[in-house]
Amino acid sequence: MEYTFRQFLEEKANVVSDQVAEIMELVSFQEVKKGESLLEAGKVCDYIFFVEKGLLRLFLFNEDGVEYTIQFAPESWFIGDRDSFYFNQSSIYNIDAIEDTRVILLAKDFANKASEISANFRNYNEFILQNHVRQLQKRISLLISASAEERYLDFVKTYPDLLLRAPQWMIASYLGITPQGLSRVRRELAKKNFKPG
Amino acid sequence: MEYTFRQFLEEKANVVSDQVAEIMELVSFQEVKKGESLLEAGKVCDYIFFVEKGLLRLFLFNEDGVEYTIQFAPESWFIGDRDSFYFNQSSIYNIDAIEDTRVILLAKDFANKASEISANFRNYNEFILQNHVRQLQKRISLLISASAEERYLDFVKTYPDLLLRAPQWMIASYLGITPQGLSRVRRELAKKNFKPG
DNA sequence: CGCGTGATTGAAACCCTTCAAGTTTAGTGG
DNA sequence: CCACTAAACTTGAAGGGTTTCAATCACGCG
Repeated sequence: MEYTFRQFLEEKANVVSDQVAEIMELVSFQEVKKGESLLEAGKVCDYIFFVEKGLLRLFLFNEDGVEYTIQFAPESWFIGDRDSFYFNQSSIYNIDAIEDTRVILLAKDFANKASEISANFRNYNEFILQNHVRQLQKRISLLISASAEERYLDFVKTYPDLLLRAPQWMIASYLGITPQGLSRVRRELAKKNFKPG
Repeated sequence: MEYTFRQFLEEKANVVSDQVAEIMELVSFQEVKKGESLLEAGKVCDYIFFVEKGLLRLFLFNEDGVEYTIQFAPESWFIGDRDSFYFNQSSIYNIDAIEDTRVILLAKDFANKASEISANFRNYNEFILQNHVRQLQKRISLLISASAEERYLDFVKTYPDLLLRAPQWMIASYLGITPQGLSRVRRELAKKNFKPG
């Protein structure tokens, strides 16, 4: 339930010890309480966030004030509005903390600097991007091809931990259905003897 | 209506002349006729394809044999199943030619080799990935928040050229609606005096 | 010309939403 | 620790957007 950025560099990205220290010099960290915000629509996203502990959520409001969840980010995940970050535009998204959360802040020049320090970091960073694309494509496939129930079942299988940590109405907004819709989907599944987790 | 990989390297990626020549040595090209296939589900995606001329389409079949279009790739676009390509797994996708198409083939080690040859290429390649993520996120936002009509209007605005080059049923499968559904959306828009293009 | 594919249209069915109410849960202050 | 309140979840009924099924029309191509 906790995964430090240092661990990430060592274990996942395979950065050697000296370089880990060097890269750690580039970053800062921040704590946010549950319900607090790391990014608000209209502002520029100055950082990509790495979640060491806690849970974040990227979402937007439509013109009617309805929220749509684009991404959840539990421990060891990156989150941020790349659109705003990369092009210095004001963001259309919000990032909120669903739990008390500790994040590492990665500024604009971080990826380049860290990539120069460690080739392994560079490779792993690119791998993460590739992986992100995979995940987004899969989600699109589901959204254009699967029913609400199928999408929920996939969510349960893919993110079983989030099921317990995120309120149901947020999960509904991630799946592209209403909270009532999700409630009904769950009732139907319960009838069919489906047990989550 | 044509954009060579060489132009891409020179004009977009800003690779200097000598290095362009070096990078061009790494690639091969292929022609596919309309209706022919560059990737079939079950096989491994050995290349990322750059479209010099023509139009490709990445799609999959569900268990009922219905097609779902994940991506179109006209001139100067990259297309491929990164999932299969990167992890050497058999692909769930197909890639077909909607028009007679000439593509550049980029093999597994291409990105690394080209990145070593040219730092500008490396940067631009990463930029493309970032951009791809942006585009996918926007599509997800639309799929979970917008009606069929809104999604179609966005498609018209974003890809006006594809409207004329891809058959309507493919566009429908990209938007996550049925061909009949799209036909009705267009009729309603026509009533409201909407003119595409 | 005739065949096949794509586009359109109508009617019925269905999935999911919306609106409105009720129930449960979680958080807060006394 | 209980009482109170707000938020989250559930449920029912009605409605809307889209699909499904089936038939028809339009068109390009052998």
